[in-house]
Amino acid sequence: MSLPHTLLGLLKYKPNTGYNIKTAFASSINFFWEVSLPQIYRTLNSMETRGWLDSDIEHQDGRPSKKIYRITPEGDREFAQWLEQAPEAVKPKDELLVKLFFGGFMDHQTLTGHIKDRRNKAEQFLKSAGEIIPPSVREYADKADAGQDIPFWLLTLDLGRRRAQMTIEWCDETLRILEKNNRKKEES
Amino acid sequence: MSLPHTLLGLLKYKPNTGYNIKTAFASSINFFWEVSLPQIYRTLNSMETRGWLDSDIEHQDGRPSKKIYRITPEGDREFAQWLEQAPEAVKPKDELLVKLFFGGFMDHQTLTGHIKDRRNKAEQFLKSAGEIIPPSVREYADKADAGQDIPFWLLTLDLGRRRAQMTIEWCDETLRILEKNNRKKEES
DNA sequence: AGTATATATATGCGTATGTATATATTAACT
DNA sequence: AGTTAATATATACATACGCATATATATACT
Repeated sequence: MSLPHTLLGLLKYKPNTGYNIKTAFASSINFFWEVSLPQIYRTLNSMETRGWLDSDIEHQDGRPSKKIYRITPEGDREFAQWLEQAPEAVKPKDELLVKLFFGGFMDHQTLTGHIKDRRNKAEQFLKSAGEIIPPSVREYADKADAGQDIPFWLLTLDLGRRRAQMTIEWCDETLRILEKNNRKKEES
Repeated sequence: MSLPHTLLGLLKYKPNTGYNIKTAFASSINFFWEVSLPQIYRTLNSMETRGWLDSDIEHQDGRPSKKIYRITPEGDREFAQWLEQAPEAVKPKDELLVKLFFGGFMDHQTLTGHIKDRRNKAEQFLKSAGEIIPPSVREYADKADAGQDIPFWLLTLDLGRRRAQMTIEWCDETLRILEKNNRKKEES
């Protein structure tokens, strides 16, 4: 459970609304942590109950009122303490791997189709990681007055890039082996 | 949601008990999908309610009775249909990346400590992937009469190996950059 | 002799999360 | 003129999942 702490981190840069935080996610953390808007609202709400956040309502003409959350001293302490703790291990849950595991029950075309899809997604990510993400990260950093943290953000992006590259290589090698095994099977 | 389908796949090899399926996980799918024992029991139960499984009780002297689940024709159809569907995208949720993202709020030692831990885990996995996993996979394949599926299982293992290798390289490069930036900061 | 581990199934409780839906207005597009 | 997207918050419902606990016995370890 670290969504609350992720939100604490973003609110440390500046007070913000749930809606705005969602757009902040979209241009940064979203690449390694997907969150929906209702989830953000619910979490902010429970964080306020726990005393980690305060909020002010800002009325607007025509638009719905904004609820601007601010981190409290308790929230600040909680965040600092969380950063110290050893991060939870990643729990990989990869449906493609399960299907490949049961590849013996599938026909060749369907299985290789799934793997080609994965390869395409990785390639698309590589493109956006090179062209789209870094500018949008810089844009968000400006908005949040967090320019000094860009180096850290680019390091997280670098892992995404390496992961995508690795995925492409694994897909190619896997497809090669599956084709080879399939030819053998058809011959016999 | 694909745990039910994963269980269907394992039960296609042969009827089995929840307890035994857990040990089957431990020597194969567990490397890319962690599941607890209560979760398996609960899922098997709901699958039986849905008509995907049947079960027989086998009484034993001294030991608790075994509940042996068997896949039904409905379960079989469900599994075949699931294999055809495009696999869900992986939703990465990596706490280390969040902490690195907020690296500006941490001291250098703590952050690099977290990254070194990640590197150690990847190295341990590489060792077990080379020495321990393949034999245990083969052992399970024998037990499940699934020798012909070993090639697929080794392909999933190969992704784990590549991921670990990539992780090590990223950790090394990240540590290098963090050290460099830290030296600059201390000089100024 | 006492403790831990393996075998075997299961419930309870709390949290996390996905999807759908409700509400309200403005701007932009077709 | 009508539809969609963007701005802004929130609830309802269902599923998934982690962790603790209950029960019962045999074996292995210290």
